[in-house]
Amino acid sequence: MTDDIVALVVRQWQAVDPELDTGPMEIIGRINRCAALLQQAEDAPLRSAGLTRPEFDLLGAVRRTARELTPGELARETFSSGAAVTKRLRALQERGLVDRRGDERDRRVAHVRLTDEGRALVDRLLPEQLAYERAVLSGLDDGSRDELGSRLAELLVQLEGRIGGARR
Amino acid sequence: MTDDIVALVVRQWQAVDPELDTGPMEIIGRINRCAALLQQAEDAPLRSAGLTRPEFDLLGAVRRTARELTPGELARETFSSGAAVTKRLRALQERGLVDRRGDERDRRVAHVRLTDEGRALVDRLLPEQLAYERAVLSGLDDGSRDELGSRLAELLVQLEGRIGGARR
DNA sequence: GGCAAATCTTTTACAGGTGTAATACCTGTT
DNA sequence: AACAGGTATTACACCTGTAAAAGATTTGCC
Repeated sequence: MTDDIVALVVRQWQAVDPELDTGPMEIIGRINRCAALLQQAEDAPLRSAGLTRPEFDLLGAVRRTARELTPGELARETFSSGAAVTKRLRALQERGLVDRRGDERDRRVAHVRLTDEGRALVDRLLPEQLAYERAVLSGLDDGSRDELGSRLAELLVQLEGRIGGARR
Repeated sequence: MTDDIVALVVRQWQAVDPELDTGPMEIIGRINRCAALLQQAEDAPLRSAGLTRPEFDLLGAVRRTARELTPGELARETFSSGAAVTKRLRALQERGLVDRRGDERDRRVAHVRLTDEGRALVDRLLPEQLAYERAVLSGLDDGSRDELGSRLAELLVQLEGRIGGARR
């Protein structure tokens, strides 16, 4: 059983100050490292399609939702600012992947939907992306994967309640 | 037992296409969401000290390491580009928190160390930061925390081998 | 009913951070 | 002495968030 980076980092801190309660690092440090490593790896299939991950997240959010979404909903769904969503939408619209339609009742809001081309792109890319992710996770056996998923869900529920505030 | 966001997202995808193997999302999606939520929350104590998280990570890496580090090592340690490290070092040096010293044997490399002020700042901030993180994690009982930490370590070892390539 | 204030949604302006690629410099090798 | 490889920095383009602005709707009050 070999140590991961975080275990090493924790030992370094303990050497600096044995009084330090490094417990949270074992969770939060590892989540951050995993996310950083995954982000580097996981974007490979996307780049070949000329998309960034935030762009793909946006397209995916529209694809998996039954009704059309507004820019504000997309911002909340993808954890980004409204301004970032506006810029991404313009870029995606110029590429013919999404379409904006104004609401006729309330002329402040817009509704975003995928073009046929946009939907086709997502439907082609997502299985590819999932296969890639499955390969990355193949080092864990089924039991570990399930256990990890469950514990992460538990944490995520806590974080959403504590931090995320209002959803939906 | 309430569902987390990812469980909802997975159900949405299943409704779009029941053939889709959404397994990887249960892990990777959750890690990304947790990381995003944590990043929003976790930086509060840092901002009050006028530091960003990447800056704090850099200071922490220097603090916890016995010997001095070079900019290149810091880039690898903090998952950022060399250019970003150069800029951060200049900003931190202007604030009197770090010090650069050239190697006398090999004049390409520089060695970075903390000033007394920099070390004092890290030593004051880190316990604060850890207390904050402990509060964020307080919703999980000890058993879940340990289990989650272990599983994340297992995953991280896999990812380091598979993606990270050369460490140390 | 009608007008103004408050609120909401989206977009624009601007400042700041990051990465890629080019540059400058150094070392060791042939 | 030239060259290949390595290290740090600079130049530049891009993306992001905060804050301000523009446009539209609802609310409150007379």
